[in-house]
Amino acid sequence: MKLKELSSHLGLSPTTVSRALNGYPEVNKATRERVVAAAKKLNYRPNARAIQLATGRAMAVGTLFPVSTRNDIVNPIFADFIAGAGEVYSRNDYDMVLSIVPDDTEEQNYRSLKSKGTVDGVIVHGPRNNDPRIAFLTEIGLPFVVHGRSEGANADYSWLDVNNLRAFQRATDFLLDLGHTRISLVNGLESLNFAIRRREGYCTALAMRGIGADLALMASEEMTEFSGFRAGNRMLDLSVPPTAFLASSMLSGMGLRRAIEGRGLRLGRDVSLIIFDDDLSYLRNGEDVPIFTSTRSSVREAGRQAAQMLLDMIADPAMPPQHRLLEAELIIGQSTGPAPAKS
Amino acid sequence: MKLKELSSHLGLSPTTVSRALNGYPEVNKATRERVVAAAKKLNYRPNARAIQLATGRAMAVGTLFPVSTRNDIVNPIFADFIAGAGEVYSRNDYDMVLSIVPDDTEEQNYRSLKSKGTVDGVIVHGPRNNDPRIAFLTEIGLPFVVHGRSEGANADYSWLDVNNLRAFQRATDFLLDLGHTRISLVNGLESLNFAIRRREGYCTALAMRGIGADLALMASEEMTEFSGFRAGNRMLDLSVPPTAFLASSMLSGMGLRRAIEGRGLRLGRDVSLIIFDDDLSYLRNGEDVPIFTSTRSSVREAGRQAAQMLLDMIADPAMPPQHRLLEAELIIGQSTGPAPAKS
DNA sequence: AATCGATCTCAAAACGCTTTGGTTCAACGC
DNA sequence: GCGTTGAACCAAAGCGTTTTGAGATCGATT
Repeated sequence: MKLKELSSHLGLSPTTVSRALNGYPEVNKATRERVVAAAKKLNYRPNARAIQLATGRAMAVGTLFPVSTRNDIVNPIFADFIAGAGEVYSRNDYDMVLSIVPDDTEEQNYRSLKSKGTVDGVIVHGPRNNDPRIAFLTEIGLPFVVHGRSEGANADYSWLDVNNLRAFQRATDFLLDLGHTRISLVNGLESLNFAIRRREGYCTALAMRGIGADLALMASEEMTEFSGFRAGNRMLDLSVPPTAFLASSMLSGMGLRRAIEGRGLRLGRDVSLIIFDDDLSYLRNGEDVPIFTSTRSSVREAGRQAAQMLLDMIADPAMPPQHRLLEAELIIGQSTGPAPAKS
Repeated sequence: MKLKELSSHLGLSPTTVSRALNGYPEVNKATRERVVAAAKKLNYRPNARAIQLATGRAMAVGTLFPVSTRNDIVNPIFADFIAGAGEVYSRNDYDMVLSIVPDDTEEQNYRSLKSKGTVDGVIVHGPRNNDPRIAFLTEIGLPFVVHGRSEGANADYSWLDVNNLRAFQRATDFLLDLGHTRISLVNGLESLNFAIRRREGYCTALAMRGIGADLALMASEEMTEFSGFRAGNRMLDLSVPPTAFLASSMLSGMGLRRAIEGRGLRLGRDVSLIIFDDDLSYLRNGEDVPIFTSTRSSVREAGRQAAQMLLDMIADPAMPPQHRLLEAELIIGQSTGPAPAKS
């Protein structure tokens, strides 16, 4: 069913039918109702390609998902972020175009996305400091929202981020308050901005109590269960092992738990652990009562908000860059307790 | 840079330039080279919308990702499947359009995807038996590949699946060979076809040794860490607890391990465990040496193959339905051992 | 009665490409 | 010398919409 068929069926011109369906004022109310009813009955749906060509809007938003060429790991928060963003897109009749690209060809891919007219805007994931994508997207004039932040960008840009610094500072403070002084940080890859900020929060909290950072207590790796396990074992093998851990994700936290319990130590009594919890739908931190003490911020909600920001920017390109900083909640679970008495 | 600009810049007609770029034979070699060089230099990229309108092909493939309206869980295998499929799509210059839709409005969404002309084909996830989507897509004539299978479909259709039955039968056999007789199955939701087949494999293996299935030893839930933990505790509380477990996913396996070790039992000695391992990139089963004994089949590879099947079908719509059954490997890890002697 | 606004409708151009059905020109065969 | 062929190119139609710029109708106003 195309517009022309529908209009001839109704004895009207395509123009009028189009206007009737798109809510233009200059069409008789009775006519409009007739048109709308017929469109519904005949299951008419305008061809998206034609609309896009005629209007110039793609009604689609892109997400370039970089897959590391080094280790081939897909970020596990991906699915939930997409799910959140997707909700918003569907509601606004936008499509989401996903491209999986090796992380070293991203620039080229953005360019082609723009000139092919596939999308009206994009969301940028996993920003590093001085991320070249930001300058590049600004230059080619493709609206974008960064999930995270990038230091060193000369121009302003839109971003949505979790207050990682504050979250880790609070978590560290919480452990310090419990009497822990040897606290280990099992961080994500510190080439990424979020991990840098987390370390800053951790170091700041320690410094404020006059505790120097001990490099032996800090790990920075891809956030998998296994890397958490490995880091945990390494730390616990130290001559003066930590009494508490900060883990950058649920998964590395689970690896840490395995390392800790594998030595017969009990979580929350012998060793404390706080994780950063993205509140992934398939990796919930317990049900009613949280297993891990955690700083929590839903990545799904982040997806929703980032998507909305992007749609707003597309709707009004003149809008100045928007920023949103989400705060993580500190949730007390069963994995923390007072520092064990010195033996 | 549009085609018309490029062609006038070259002193040629749009027709010739288009043909030159698209490899039609009726253009002089020298001219073609000149065109290609200019296109590259001027960074010409044809507008995808216009091509799509002119040719009728969308050069895009859709994935409707149903998010359960009940529990809002995003399937964790999602990201890896997409990553695999996306590789293939990019290589073939196809876009991947993702729609997150409540799982009860899927039909309507497929219809609109088709009539809007957004995509040339789709991949169907999470099929149930007698899945209405299969009949529906066949009816509207949108090429599709099912990831998984659906029993009770009257017509033939293309699918790609793991031999779940065989995998679980082998795993059960392996445990039986080790002397286990009380084996528990911690399965996924048995409304889905794959979970049904897994149970069949498990029951068949037991039956062949004359062991009846004990409903108390079978759980069927969403495959999360927590549900594994809960199921494990429930089973271990039985008056005659199982000595071995089969878990339908890495995550529920991790939950089981926690339940088992939480009681001071040792995995691989006191209790055996085999998991089904989708080989998720962020949830690897150990590094060099596998932690869990597992039946393994990479969902990323499944994504790659399903994508290729779909592209083949789009290229040749007359092609009969294709089927591919992937076998899972049985990998011996540290979580299995002989049944403990009766005490 | 003629003019004027409103109100409603429409024909045709535009979006940027592909494809159909040519045309032009040189080389070739007889 | 004339028709035929083939190579190389092109003008224009078409894809399915939106949008521009007018036209038609009709009651109200001069």
